[in-house]
Amino acid sequence: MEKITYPAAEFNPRDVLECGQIFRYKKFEKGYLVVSKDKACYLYSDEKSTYIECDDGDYFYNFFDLGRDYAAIIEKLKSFNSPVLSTACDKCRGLRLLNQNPQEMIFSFIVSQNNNIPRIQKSLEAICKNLGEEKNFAGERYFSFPSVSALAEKSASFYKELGLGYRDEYIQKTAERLKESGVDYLKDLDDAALKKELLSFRGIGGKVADCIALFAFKRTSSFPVDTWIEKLYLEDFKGKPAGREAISKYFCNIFGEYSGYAQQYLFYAKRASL
DNA sequence: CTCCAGGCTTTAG
DNA sequence: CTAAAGCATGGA
Repeated sequence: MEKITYPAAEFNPRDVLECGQIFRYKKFEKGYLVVSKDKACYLYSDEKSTYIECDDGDYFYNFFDLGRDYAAIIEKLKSFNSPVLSTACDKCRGLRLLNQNPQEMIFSFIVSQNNNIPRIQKSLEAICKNLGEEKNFAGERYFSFPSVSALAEKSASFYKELGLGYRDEYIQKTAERLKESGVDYLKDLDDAALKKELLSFRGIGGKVADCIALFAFKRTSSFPVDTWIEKLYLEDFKGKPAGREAISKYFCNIFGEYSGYAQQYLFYAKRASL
């Protein structure tokens, strides 16, 4: 068992996990069990520090993006002189953008469309329980995220029976296609080509493509716009009603390469009404 | 009962 | 091109 210690100021378990970028975690009295791909760790904190206990320290050091200076990122975000964003940064200071497994993100955000977070979590848990491998970490049972070939072997009706609703064929068709092409080629595409490629999948539209680009491939010039960001745009940025693509472009023009970071602080602060 | 959830696809105008 | 209906499911 390895243990990583990191200053709590820029690494808060609740901020990192409950800001909507990850769905597979379980809350305990003192901390969280966090699951990614086929690995798990236990995450908790006290006044001074946040602690990661795991069997693969290198994996989770990268997963939690611990090599990046988030104090500097917050400073940069504040330099845009947006009172709404600056307030969000202050309230979600412990947030970080995770480096998550691409294929897990692709399927997770397909499931997320027109859906609420508790049910997204339930759906993903059902997929993992049925198609993933059973694992054990410190006495806790969990399931790995299934491979694309395991996902591709099941029919659409299987996913409907798991409670995924009309997204059943999106999952099945995407799995089928990724089984043929693999997932790795996506990371070599530039931002524009990646988004175009993602949009060619059934069930992936603009918002989900932006989430995948940001959360799976760290394309921080992406700014996903969902119902909450739309609400924020209208209420807090006094924007006029517009399409989501236009709203995304509006924010990207302001924040540039920092769009993805700005989006997370704004989204979390708005949704959690912090 | 209706409305909404980190929307997308299809169809109509 | 933009606008709106239809789509499963469950929680508020």
